[in-house]
Amino acid sequence: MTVTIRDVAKRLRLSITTVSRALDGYADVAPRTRARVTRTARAMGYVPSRAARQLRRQRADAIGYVLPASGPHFTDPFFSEFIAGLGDTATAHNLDLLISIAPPDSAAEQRIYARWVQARQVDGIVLSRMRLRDWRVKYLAENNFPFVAHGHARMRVDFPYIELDSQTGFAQLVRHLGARGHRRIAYIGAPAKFTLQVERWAGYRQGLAEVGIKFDPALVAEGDLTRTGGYLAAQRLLALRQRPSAIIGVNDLTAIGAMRAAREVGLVVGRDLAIAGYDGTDEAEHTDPPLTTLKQPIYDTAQRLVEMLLKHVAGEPLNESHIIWQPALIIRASTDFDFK
Amino acid sequence: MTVTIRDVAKRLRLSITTVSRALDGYADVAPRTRARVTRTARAMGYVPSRAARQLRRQRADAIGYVLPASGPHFTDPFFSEFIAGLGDTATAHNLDLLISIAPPDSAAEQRIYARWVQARQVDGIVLSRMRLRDWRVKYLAENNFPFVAHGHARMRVDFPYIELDSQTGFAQLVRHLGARGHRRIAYIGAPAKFTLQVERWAGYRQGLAEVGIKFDPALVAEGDLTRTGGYLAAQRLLALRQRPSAIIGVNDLTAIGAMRAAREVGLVVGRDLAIAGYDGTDEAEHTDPPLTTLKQPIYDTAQRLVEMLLKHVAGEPLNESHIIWQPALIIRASTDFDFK
DNA sequence: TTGTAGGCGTTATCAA
DNA sequence: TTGATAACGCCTACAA
Repeated sequence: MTVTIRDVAKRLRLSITTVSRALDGYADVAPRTRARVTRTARAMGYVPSRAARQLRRQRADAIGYVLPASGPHFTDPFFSEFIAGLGDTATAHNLDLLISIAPPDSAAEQRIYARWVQARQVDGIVLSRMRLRDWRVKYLAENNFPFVAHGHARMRVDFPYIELDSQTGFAQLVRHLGARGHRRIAYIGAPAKFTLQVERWAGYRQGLAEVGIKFDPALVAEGDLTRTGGYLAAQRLLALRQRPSAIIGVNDLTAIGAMRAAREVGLVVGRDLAIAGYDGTDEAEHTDPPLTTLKQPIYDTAQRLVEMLLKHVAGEPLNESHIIWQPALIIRASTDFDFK
Repeated sequence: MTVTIRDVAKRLRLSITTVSRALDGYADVAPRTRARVTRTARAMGYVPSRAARQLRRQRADAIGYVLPASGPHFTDPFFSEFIAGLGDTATAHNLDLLISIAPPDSAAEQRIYARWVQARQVDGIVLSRMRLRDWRVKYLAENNFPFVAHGHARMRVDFPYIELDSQTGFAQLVRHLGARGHRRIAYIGAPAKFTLQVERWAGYRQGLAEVGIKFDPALVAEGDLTRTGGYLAAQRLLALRQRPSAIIGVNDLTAIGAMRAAREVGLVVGRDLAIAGYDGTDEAEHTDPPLTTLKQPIYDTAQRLVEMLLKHVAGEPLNESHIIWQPALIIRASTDFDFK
């Protein structure tokens, strides 16, 4: 069947040990021997069994990531790009990437993490879409299991993360809208348990304060980070007697859903109504009109997270364990006009 | 550290063997014993080591899927949904899903498959975005490695797949456009090595013939299945002296890019120009105007593929190994108007 | 510089 | 009904 190290050794009339060491680059192997081993192993198509190696070395050479699916039609481009970053980086380090899917805070989610941790199936885990009080953080920390996160949690546990300063970003966005003449700026958020919601919301409030707009609770709606969620929430906002002249979506998908709602009631986005989002994925560039957004470096974040995780797993110190990046405000036609 | 079967056995003063069999549901275990074992194992948080089990059983309990990334900004919603389907189904069967990323026909792609096959890291592989002559099919078949595919290849090798009858679908779409008065119907395709291109192209040609439109090579452009590819290709088409009144994109992203190009030259999609795509992801529902598309059941396809793969791995016969589904033509505002 | 041997945690075979 | 034992394929002290 498949060729094992034993087959290679037999063919060369060497011991398994020597073959193993030759391939792993140990110094105490005669150059000639090493050459023979390398050549033969390749010729025979030998690849070490991952399972055997894992068992022996007690590590998996794999990292895990659980996608926060919100249903069967899960098409957030944020995550495509995030996974691309994780996958590329994992492959570059000769690691496997294990992916599972589970709705946030579901029983399925718990089972997945438990399995990965207990069965030692992965060496470390990447978390995203953090919650303020995140059971995953507690669980992994208690089990002493290496993990890194995209965003932080509000807990006593310290862990490495990369986060975007969304608060500053959203405040900047509100200032931009204020400068363009908007006074009724609405906000479509996400469930309050998510860290991203709390921070972006804070940015929204901060921005309002900075431009001297009184906060109006009627202009706030909650979505679920999907296009449809944004669509439904925007429908309500646009049905108000005093409707907003600008809508900020907590992410691009929410904003894209809102754009659709606006069109359906006959409003021209970029003239009658301003709409902006957050994430800066490709999709936001191709909407009509192109969507103003706060762009975050998704791919780079994923890449960097994997690298941090690897160091963490190896027990090496991280020179930076709390990285904070600024999102870039990209002003496009959806808000690039003066209101009134 | 982590609790092994040995710990459980010791605690219960039983042999490892008995514990193992009790947990695996063998019949020759006293009910009382099994109860004790189950309870204690759970209480101690015992989870079998995946690596040890793999080594012993000689299977990985994992399946693999390589994402055909086309760069760092990889955000095709098709694949989000596809992965969601794979992941959910894998989890439901207590399987791991291994994901890697590589551009089609790259050296990286070859390395990934070689590693998975040789190191027996996965029990089977799901292929997608098939090519007419697909080295993966050849390689996996030669190595007797189980795989299933989304779409087929034009090769002598027989393998299980699910495919969409895109040809019929696209022909239907062209007829729809013809019925609405279009005579200059353009097509933005993908590189010819992909099976999907050849089939959708054939559907386009078939449709033209059916409605009696003479094929005009000037109305054909090639994209790369991304929004930007569609955008650039459409720019060229729309710059023609005799520009098309309708554009068909080989997939939704291509069509979405084309919509943007149309807007930039001042054309109103859904009035001056018809545009349609293929895939039927959420994104196409929220464009302006909503995009006519051929919807394929992405999630269900992924789910079914995993189930087929499992049977295949287990050596069970598949009652259907070549499944062909029809995409559904969803007519939306982007084409739902009479031209001229 | 090379080889011997033990064990990583399971499961399967065989015996008791 | 239970237990002792031998692998699965690899790595690594330690011995030669």
